Amino acid sequence: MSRFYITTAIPYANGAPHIGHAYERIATDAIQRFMRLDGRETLFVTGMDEHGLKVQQAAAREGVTPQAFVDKVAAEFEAMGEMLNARADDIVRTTQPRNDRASQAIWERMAANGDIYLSKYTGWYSVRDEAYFDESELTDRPDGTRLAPSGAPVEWVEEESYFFRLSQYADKLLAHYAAHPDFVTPEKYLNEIVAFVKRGLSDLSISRATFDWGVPVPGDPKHVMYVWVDALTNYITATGFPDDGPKAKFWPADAHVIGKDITRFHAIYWPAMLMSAGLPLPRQIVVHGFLFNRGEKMSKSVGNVVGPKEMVEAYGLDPVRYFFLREVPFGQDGSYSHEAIVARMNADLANDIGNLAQRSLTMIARNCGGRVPDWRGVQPGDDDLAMLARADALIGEARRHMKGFALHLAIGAVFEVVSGANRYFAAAEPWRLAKSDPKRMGLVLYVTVETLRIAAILLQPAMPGSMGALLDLLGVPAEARTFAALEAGERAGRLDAPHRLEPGRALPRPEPVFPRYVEGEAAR
RNA sequence: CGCGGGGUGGAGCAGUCCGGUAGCUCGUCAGGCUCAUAACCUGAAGGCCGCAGGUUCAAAUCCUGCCCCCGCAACCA
Repeated sequence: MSRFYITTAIPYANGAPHIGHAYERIATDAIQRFMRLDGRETLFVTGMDEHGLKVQQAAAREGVTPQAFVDKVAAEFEAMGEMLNARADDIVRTTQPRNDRASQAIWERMAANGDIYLSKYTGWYSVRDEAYFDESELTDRPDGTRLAPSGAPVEWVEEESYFFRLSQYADKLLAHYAAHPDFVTPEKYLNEIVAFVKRGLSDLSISRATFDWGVPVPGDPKHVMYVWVDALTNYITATGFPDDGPKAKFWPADAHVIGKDITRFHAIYWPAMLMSAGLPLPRQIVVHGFLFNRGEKMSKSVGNVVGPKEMVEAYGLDPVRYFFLREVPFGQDGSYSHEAIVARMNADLANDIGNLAQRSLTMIARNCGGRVPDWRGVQPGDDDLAMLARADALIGEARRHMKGFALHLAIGAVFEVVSGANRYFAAAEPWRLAKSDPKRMGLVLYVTVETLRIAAILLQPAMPGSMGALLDLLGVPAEARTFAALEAGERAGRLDAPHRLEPGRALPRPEPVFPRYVEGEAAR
């Protein structure tokens, strides 16, 4: 069985989870579910970036230890994962001993390769940005202090620091990008990275001696690793590195799902570190966009901050998952608003797929004794077979789209077939056939619910809960819900294709899967 | 000259790489149907594709210039 290892970026543990974190978790979860349903052995890992001066300071402000502070934030993120039905297989926290070991092992390998040296770093440092700035980037204030481009104050720092010879890796990185044009996707981010690397790379300061909330540098405990070293390492920690444990087979990762702001760390620093350590590189860096509220950045001052929890409470979990995955072209920035979410959930979920299920299942309950209709002995027409053929073709389309992580297109393709099924249903007029030709009515209903079965199986990654409920209504056994049950093979587009709903099977009483959202009423 | 994204019917978008009748969703209007979650189906109205030049038999699409909006300086995904 082929394996698939996917990660989210690890959130920095200095604040509560927000929509962006939720979006990344949902998208990663959906990709992972798709691969698992498609028969791959998946590992889905997230983590927490818990070291660094900002955490130390935030903890001090609240009068708690850094560990206590970070435990609280980690618990919030874990709760978010549960709430979103997007639980990861593992959560690597950079404060865990296993991550110390992995980080130190990587460090030692890099050092053994001659890529780490001790030197002195001097420059203007912004604590808030956790970054050094060039003189030219700073603005002077009348009182003599200086500000970073972010507006954060900077201070002159001179400290001993270990450096990583990143400069030695520019050519190797460029060669890797050239050999693996999909190493960073979408392409535009790869282009940015290539342009950046071509300008030349300077060595990277990778340790700090001015605070101690971090992973000790091997052989020089005065220093702790600069946050990104132990943070990026989390991805390989999850596979048991440096030990050859049961999960070691998952490295290299197939996909690191990240936000567009941290492409540089993942597409340059991380692969260079791995090259230096003699370890295989992840296959792909998958970059998603940012989410904006009505096109505006979320901002406390504008007052348009909506937390993941509030959103799920207002609309329900699966409508929220669906909205983000369908509405936002994966890889691009997206925008959300109450109106847009309601439009999606009503038009697509309630009216399109929900209502199709309701109208067909209700007819089956009333006219077919609540059993999957038996089509045997009825001659199907071209329209019936065409409907089935379209549905059978979906798995191929979905796989094609998912190769490029085009979640929105994969989902969109399913909904095109669903609306085609509504047209098919209306044209076939089974309610009229109930009186004139009950046998043909049964066939039309069968084709409809069979199309729904296929759609529901394919939509599970996006809406695991709701689609599970729909598959229950369709009488699909739990073991017949993977993509293997969509392989029609030679008999695609035919009634007697394998895995079809079993005629005569008793169905539960139909009930609506997706409620309409009506203004003024609480949606659940 | 910082970098990047974008300006297409009322709203949100696709199409732009590889020029050739301008498409989708929502909304609006009219009709149909009555199985269904006031849902579904059919049809219609509505756009000089930011502005100005250029190339071409032909430009939303290629070239040049200009105008406007928005991100990158966060709650960093």
